[in-house]
Amino acid sequence: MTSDAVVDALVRSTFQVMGVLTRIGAANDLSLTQLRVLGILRDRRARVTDLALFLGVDKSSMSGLIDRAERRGLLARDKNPDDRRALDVFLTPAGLELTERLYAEAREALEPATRQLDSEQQQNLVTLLEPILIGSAGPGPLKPSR
Amino acid sequence: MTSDAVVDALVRSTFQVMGVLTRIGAANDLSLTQLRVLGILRDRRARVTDLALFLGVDKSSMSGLIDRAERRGLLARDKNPDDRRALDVFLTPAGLELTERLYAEAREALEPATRQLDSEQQQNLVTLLEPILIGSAGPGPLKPSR
DNA sequence: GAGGGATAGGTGGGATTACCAACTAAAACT
DNA sequence: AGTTTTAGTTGGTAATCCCACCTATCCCTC
Repeated sequence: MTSDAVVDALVRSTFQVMGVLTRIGAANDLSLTQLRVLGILRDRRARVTDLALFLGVDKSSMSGLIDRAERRGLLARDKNPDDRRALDVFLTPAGLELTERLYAEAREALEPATRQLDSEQQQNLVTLLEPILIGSAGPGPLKPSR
Repeated sequence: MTSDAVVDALVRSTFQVMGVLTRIGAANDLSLTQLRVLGILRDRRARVTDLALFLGVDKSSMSGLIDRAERRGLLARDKNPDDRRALDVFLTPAGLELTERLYAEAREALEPATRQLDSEQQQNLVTLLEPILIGSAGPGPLKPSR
């Protein structure tokens, strides 16, 4: 099985990046999970259940998670126009700003790693990761909420 | 900045794999962090502080984490021969067995994703991820403990 | 168009995980 | 020897997570 090596590398890099993100989050009073929420919402709104599914977390865990972030003014809830049971969650301007700052920090923190690749290799890596992101590993990618 | 795209893809794939691992862990009564500990210890022993550094977690968080896993018979502590303050942590046979089983589950769960790449692309991906793992992103890779 | 089941989100309770500050023991430095 | 640093643990509090339930809404079928 060649795919053993891929999964191994994928898991390793996941652990590595996770460590970096955990530290960046901690420096900004955010848990890794909160960081993930911000990351997911960076370019879309999502319903609570979709977030929970993607995070691999219980719906009820999302409630408090969103509550706390909402109390900090980072994100907000909005009635979903198509389904009155559902709520869309999205970043506030402050949340978006923080998220962009965190991404900048991540770029900086990962720079020693990415610097090891020349520009063509970087492009290749992005291309190769693309199908992984799409290929439904788990709940599938988040669809635009509606 | 080309590296933006790399970091973006890296973070995205990290989130994706994290979700998969979270679910696998939950199915086996393991938190994501515990999973990471097992993953790190799969092929080496490590000192408590090194684990904490790599995980991006406080030393004190490690103690309880190790306690609980030790109570479950998954890992054990051992005096470090070179530094009498330090403790090496390592997997028990049961822990190793569980870890291998979890990796198998991860391979299975990620198979729909990795299947998107042919064998040559997989090899390329592994090669491109290699420097990321080595390029000191954060505390650097764990050195063999001594 | 009225039930019946499924789904979206939230509450409340209990265990785990997290941080910080303080502590002991051992190393390292001067 | 004495001071400072480092490794790991403990104790206290807040965040996170799961589970079992709950209400409101949707969807489906009759």
